[in-house]
Amino acid sequence: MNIGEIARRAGVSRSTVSYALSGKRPVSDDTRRKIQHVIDELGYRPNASARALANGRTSTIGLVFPPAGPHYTGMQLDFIGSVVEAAAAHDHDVLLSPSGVDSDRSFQRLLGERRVDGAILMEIKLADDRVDHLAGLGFPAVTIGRTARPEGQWWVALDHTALAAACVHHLADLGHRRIAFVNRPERLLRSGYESAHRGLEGFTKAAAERGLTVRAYCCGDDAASGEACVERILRDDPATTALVTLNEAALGGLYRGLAHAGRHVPRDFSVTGVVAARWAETVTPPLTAADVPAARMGELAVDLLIERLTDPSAPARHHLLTPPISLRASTGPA
Amino acid sequence: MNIGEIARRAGVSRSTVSYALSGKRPVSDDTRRKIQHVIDELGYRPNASARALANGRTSTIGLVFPPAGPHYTGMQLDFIGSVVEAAAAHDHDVLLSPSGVDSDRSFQRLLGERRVDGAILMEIKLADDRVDHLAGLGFPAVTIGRTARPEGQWWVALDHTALAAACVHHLADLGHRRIAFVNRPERLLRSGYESAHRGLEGFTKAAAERGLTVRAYCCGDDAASGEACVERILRDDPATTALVTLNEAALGGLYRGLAHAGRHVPRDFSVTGVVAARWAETVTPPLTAADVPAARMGELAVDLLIERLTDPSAPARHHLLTPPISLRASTGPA
DNA sequence: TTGAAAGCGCTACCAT
DNA sequence: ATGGTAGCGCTTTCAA
Repeated sequence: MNIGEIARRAGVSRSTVSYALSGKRPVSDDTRRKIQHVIDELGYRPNASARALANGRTSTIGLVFPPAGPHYTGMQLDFIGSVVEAAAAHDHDVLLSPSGVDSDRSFQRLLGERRVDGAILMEIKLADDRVDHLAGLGFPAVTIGRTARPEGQWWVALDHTALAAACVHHLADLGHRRIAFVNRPERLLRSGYESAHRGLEGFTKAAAERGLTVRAYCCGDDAASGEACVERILRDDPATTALVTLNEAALGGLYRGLAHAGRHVPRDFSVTGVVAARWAETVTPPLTAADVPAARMGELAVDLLIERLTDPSAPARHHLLTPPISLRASTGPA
Repeated sequence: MNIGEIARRAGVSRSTVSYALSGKRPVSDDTRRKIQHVIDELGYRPNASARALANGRTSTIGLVFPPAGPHYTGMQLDFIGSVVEAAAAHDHDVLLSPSGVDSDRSFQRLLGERRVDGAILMEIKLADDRVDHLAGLGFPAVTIGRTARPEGQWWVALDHTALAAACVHHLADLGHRRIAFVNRPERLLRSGYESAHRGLEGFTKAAAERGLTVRAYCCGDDAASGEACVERILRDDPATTALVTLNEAALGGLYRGLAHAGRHVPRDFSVTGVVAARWAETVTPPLTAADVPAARMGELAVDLLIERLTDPSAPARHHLLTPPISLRASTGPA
């Protein structure tokens, strides 16, 4: 069944049906009713491909979320969920692409074949070839995270530098002098992963300001790595009394490592970092942390993209978020 | 730039370019080379909408994943990730739909507007109107999970009945006589959510066989609810020595509740259940559990769907999985 | 207020 | 081995 069939049954032309549907031209009440009646009766819905071909818009946005490693993190799940829901609120669908670099087939399909009107990119690197590629094309994109030079781009990001620094100050205020930093895996840091870099930078700078003794570690995105990382930390400097982490997936392992080493949190050892609230609350004691507002960020990203799609000449906008540290129970006096 | 442009520059007809691309008709090596050269030079990619309109296939599959509540669970993330990757391996894209019922706008768009060739449904209920709707339409779909009467349908599912029973037998073998069952939220159980029902059923039957004293609880999908649930369990029957859970998101809270009550796992209390391996390993001590092979299931679902799309007359197939219990460290003698 | 018809870019049938 | 062309189902301009 197609628009011609509807037109025939309603005794009008195809264009009239089209206009009745889009409202882009006045249609008499009588005609509209007749058409609507036929449509309801037959359960007609216009074919998306035909529509996209004719008017050049797919009403679909691409969500590019490369695997950060063997698995995905909980934060990514929150982003995906919120993006999909926010897009649905704007009557847009979301096409997923697991592309990590701009040469990925899936990435090429998305753009080259015009499957989407715009894209949201996750897992941004300071130097990101996907972002450069899209910017070069003038393709509407919004990133969750920002590159080294985000000027003139559309993005929503966390101020990882400030967040990591806030964690350091929180611990320093409590009297901690020897602190470790547990970063994401080395592979990510080396490939220029934004949060890993800016987080480390903020940590290092703040620690220097406060005159603290610090060590930074990379840690795999899983519990076993977290446990191993704590062992290393305590071996390298048994006098360490606190750690700051960005590594949500390793959190459970970090706690386990501390327990095995006989360090009670928060009595003997404080733990804090940048983690989504729902994960911070699954550990015991609950983690004092800067809560990543993942759901809100996904929503903001969609809103920005829709704005950009609606008005292609709109000037670039962005949101830099700095959520406060939520005091829970994992930090205490040194 | 379009196929006509390529044809013109290569000095051939549009159909020849089309056939050179699809390989559905022999093209002389010489012609093919000329065409390929122009394509490479211009970076041409055929427009997906036009192609879909002409041949009736979108090369896109829909993934319907309703939020199980305010948030998504980690298992869902694993499903999504593996589905997207498996689909990419078949050169298919994945369109996400957050629909819980067949009247959702997003669900209607997916099907009615023919945005996808087929669909994979998650979060199945024993009586699922989305599944019935699709079956009625003869629309190619594969479910992750199975309805009350899955005969003649395409699906991949866990044998929750057997899995919950295995947990009970494991505990009974260790000498536990008073066991609690921690299910998903009541809302899900009441709406006929498959795993909640079949899991409860398997638990109940096995407990009866072994003559155990049991109580079943519903529990919200978050740590706070898990903690509260344990309190209730120990209040209702302080002699309880073990629990079985399907609730991955509450796991951390369950552990915390036990710790607060002064019960040491596994010395004073055993915990087991059905949980994806990576979550089972984040708690301390690591959870002895039937590991949900989420990644494998997503892959199987895509393979089934592609098979069904390739050969519409293929007879319905399915995979019922019963992963073994992985012995970790959360269970011990009563 | 409505209709006719020319595309949108590609596929596949019918020719040659 | 290749070309011509009629659709696929919709939108939108041009006319009335």
